Amino acid sequence: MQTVRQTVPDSNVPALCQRCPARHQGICGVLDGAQLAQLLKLSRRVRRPAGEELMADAMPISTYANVRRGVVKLSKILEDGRQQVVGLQFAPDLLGRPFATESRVSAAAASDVDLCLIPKNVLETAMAQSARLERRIMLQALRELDEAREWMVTLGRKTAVEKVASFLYLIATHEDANEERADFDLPLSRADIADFLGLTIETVSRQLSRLKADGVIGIASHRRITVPDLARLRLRCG
Amino acid sequence: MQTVRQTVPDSNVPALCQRCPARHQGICGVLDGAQLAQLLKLSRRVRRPAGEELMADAMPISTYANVRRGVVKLSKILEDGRQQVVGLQFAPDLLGRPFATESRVSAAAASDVDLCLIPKNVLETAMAQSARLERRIMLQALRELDEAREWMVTLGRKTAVEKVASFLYLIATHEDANEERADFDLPLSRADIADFLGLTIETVSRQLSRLKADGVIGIASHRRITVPDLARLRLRCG
DNA sequence: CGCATAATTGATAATGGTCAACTAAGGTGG
DNA sequence: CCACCTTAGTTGACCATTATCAATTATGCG
Repeated sequence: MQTVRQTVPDSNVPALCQRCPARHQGICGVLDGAQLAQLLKLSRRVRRPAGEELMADAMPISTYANVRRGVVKLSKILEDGRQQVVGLQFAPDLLGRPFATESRVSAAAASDVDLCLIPKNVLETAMAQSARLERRIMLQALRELDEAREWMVTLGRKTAVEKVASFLYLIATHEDANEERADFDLPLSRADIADFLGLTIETVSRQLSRLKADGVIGIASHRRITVPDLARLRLRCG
Repeated sequence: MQTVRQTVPDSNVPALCQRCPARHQGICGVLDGAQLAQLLKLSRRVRRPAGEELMADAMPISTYANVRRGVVKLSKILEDGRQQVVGLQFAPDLLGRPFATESRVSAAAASDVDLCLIPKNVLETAMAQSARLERRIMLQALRELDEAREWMVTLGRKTAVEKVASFLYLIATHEDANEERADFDLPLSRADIADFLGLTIETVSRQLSRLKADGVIGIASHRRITVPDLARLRLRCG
């Protein structure tokens, strides 16, 4: 028996894809060189600055977008302006709504982001041809469902400090591979964090100060956070 | 051109399925008589009383269950016992986690329920053979994701009255087909409603009393609710 | 009919929100 | 390169909403 490769060989893989951080994960991880080359030709790489709206609620969707770098926030607003962030997408997540003609959320760049825009019909054709791809996209939707439900617990049952600790833990484990300690830039402003946690910016700020006073985190600058002991932060998540 | 039928003809459909309220919806709606007969033979109809645990968190899953009647609540608990209901399943929803070996939530009968238990491998074989079925199951997962996100807005950004009104509106539109008025039994106890809304039972009770005092709802008995004007209830949802 | 449980109501406390003043930080032009 | 200016974030004082604790009242079942 031959050694089994982890992923499809890179021989025919386009150079751009080889350098892409999302290459071996997400939807690209299940495609071979020829399929990637095909998709690459029909898609478009773009950079969007933090804050830019990517997809409006209730707007027709004509493209999917693969997140290559940065963080995208998905949010919903009530008529009177109250806003709730309902999800965060990191590389290599796929942005867009399979089998729907319109979005039920609005998407905006939380940090500066690099995207790979794939026209709706192109990706859907690829899905029809590759069961692995369709399966992968379905698995992402199921993972997003798990994450949404996990977050419902945070929103419904946790205190303000626990909410902030949970958010920091989420980002720390996403941005920094280290198991014990972490040191990272927050991809969201205080206002976005507040909208994600169902709090006000003042409360977010106070709880960050509290965690800092307790020695659970360090705040190097407004955006820069250090976590000397992830297990201790974990304990504050409720 | 011939008249197009809404669903597959009933000629070969098993009698039990013909009488099933979920017959033309959910996963059964995409199966023909032969497929239904096959699934029927390999599945088992059971009745479970309100309160009974159906599936524990982090337990291996060996069966799916189609909800035929009643309401199932999906919930998560924190170590210290705080609980959050993260989803409600009505007929003809499918209960279970596609492509996962263990559940991330626990499921319990909120009201008395009738279920159709389908062994995991049986349904997964059927999915592999019917793209329509796989598609249908994926669509349900996407709908559940939408519902979860919708509820995140309620949990994170709505006031106590708005939460209670939103819950009543959800149930009213599910249990009663009427467009203007509704009259229904609550499938959940006050404790379950509180766990769904991220409130205490006392607050739920107070807000129900408030809505009653405002004439938005009538409370015939603890479980029986009347809504003279759904549009007015809708206004209270924030 | 009585009992056990579920729900309501009231009094009080705590958590987080609001409004306002102040401070840090990052970007631009002199 | 630094000073200024704008914006984002922090902190404080006070208030509102919801939680907590306790007592009372329905309701549905045996």
